[in-house]
Amino acid sequence: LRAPRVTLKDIARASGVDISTVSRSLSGSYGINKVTRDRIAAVAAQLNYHPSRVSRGNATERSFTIGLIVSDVRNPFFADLVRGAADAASAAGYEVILCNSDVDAAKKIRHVQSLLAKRVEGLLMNSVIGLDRTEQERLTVSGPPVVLLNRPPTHSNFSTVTANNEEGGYIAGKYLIARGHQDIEHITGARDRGNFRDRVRGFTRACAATEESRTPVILYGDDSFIGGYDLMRLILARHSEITAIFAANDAMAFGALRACEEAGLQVPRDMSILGFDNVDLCAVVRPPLTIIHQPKYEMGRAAVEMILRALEKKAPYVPEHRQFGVTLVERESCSFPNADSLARKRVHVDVASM
Amino acid sequence: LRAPRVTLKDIARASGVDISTVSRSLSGSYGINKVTRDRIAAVAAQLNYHPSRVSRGNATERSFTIGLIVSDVRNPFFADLVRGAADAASAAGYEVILCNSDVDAAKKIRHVQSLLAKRVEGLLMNSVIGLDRTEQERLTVSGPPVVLLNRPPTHSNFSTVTANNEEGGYIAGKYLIARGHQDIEHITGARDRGNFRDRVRGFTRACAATEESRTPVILYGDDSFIGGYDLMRLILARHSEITAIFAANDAMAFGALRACEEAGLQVPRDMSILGFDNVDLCAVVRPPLTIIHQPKYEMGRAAVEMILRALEKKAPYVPEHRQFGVTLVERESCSFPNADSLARKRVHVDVASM
DNA sequence: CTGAAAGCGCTAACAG
DNA sequence: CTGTTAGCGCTTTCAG
Repeated sequence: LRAPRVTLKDIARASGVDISTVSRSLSGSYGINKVTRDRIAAVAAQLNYHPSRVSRGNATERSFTIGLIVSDVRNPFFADLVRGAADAASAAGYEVILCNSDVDAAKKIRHVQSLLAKRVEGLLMNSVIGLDRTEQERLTVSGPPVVLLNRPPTHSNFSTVTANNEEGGYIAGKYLIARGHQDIEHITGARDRGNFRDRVRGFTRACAATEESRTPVILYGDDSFIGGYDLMRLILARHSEITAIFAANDAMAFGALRACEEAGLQVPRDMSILGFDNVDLCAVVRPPLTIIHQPKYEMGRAAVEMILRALEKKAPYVPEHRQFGVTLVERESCSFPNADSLARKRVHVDVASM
Repeated sequence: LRAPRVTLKDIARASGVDISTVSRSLSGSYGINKVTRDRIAAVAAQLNYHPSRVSRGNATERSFTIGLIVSDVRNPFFADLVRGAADAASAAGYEVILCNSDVDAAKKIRHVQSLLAKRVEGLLMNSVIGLDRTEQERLTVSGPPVVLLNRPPTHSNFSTVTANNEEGGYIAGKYLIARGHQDIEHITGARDRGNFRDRVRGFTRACAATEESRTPVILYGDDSFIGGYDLMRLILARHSEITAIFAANDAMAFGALRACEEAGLQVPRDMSILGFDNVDLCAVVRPPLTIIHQPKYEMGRAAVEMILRALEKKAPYVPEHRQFGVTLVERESCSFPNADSLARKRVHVDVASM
């Protein structure tokens, strides 16, 4: 906005060739005499020429940018994902436009429209919920490749990248059962969120596979620190025999941890807590949380790589579905149930104030 | 890439008016007959027209995007900042392109160039270190407004947004001294980082202002969890009279906390720890950390608002400097020094293995 | 290998 | 109010 921009025309004039020659030469599309190419390069450098990707984009229909909509970067889970996506993009000469939609459908719609208007070459978002039929239609028909993050591959027109949530739930259940826990509860978020549902399913399967075949208890609440906290307080007040908690995400696990602490219970001696996701915090908190880890960074990477790959082949876009394995990361928040703890808990429940 | 894009031309043809009329009508620049405007709108809607911001940008030299370079979004400090920036941008019809530079000068340079090529209308970055004279020149001469985050206002050609680090250090020192601590050490990061330097300065001033006028001890290390951890171990081994630690950022505070724990010291009973920044983690960790809070989100917001304001006025860009106040957030990691603890510490130091 | 010319999709100054 | 015309900066046939 300060000094006049130097354009192809300027450097064409300055080096006495046609503007198209300069264009070809600089973008190296095809054969240019070495001497004129050098001259052009020299002039360009000396004039401090920097091509406009927007003009180029206008002519070529390519923007070299990818749209990324998450609910909130401040959520460490998404921060990891975003970083993975940004790195993959960057490595391929792309950049990402980052949007935060919270859980606001209107915001999400606005962002999708802005991103399409900016002609992003791909779109990553963690769900397509909130977009009505028309808009989904528009996305699939005239839009760029779309990858849904952390959503089960139901929307057959979009690609998906997910963790194997079902297996995660299963591993969690198995692990706790193997340590001798017989009374485990699973605290989780909204019933209609696919990834939560899958974790529930896996957990249930694990419980069903055990000899005693007890029907697992699932408690639904808010998928946040406070949600985990509240649910844990509820549990402490009601089911004094519970010895282990499987939390559907880390935030809930932290909340549960806090509730136990406040009730005077020691984790893991008096209560085992198993988390899901594995944000950095898990290792800093006391006790370090044992969790089911999902590779967030890699998932972000994979998502943009899927887009990039789709862009390569000019063949009609065919949705792809990639699922990442999850792993158990054992730290210090789970142990074997013990009788003393049960007694202690009973006392506390009597005392506990809701 | 699938269906042919519908352009102004299409809707002009379909509604029997000139393309320029359509343009005006749709972008509402000025007077259009209501009936034709409605007809155009109808046709546009029916054809599912969506204007290309890149073509528009090519014609108008506006991109409605702002570049944002941080070292790593996964750092919760930056995540907050980014969110603030994104929100402010979004509210004004802009989006942000997010880049991560780590501490790699080459990466940063590449990102700056890409962003300029994409004609961002403003640039936020947390330092201009690594850019050589020429590039800084280019930025100020032909580039968009630049705001430096968390850097003291030295580079007179760029705007800055900072927290009042000096005051933060001062408050920290005062607070600890007021609680009766006489032997406080400040653990901090690289000596040449302006914000750290300011915190040191403030802390030193607070110490100087006290009656006993003891010369404050500053320990330099890596500004990370492990850095804080190592420094704390050093302190525990050397200065057994220390009763309080002022850490230059939260990560270091967490590290110090961990080191104390491992040495069998209880915080705050045996050691007070005061942090800086206030990431969410501070409230989750045990004990909850008392810290000097800087308004990260608001700083991000302010930075893009400065850019937006600069964009409004076509007057030559004059750098602006905005400083945010910091506040003490009292939680549970600081208390009064006590004699018993000192005795306990002495024992531990003898035992401590480095 | 290079120039001329047309085009990308949209805006903007200028007549009428 | 609307059409004509000329751009924006870069790419891309197509001749030569």
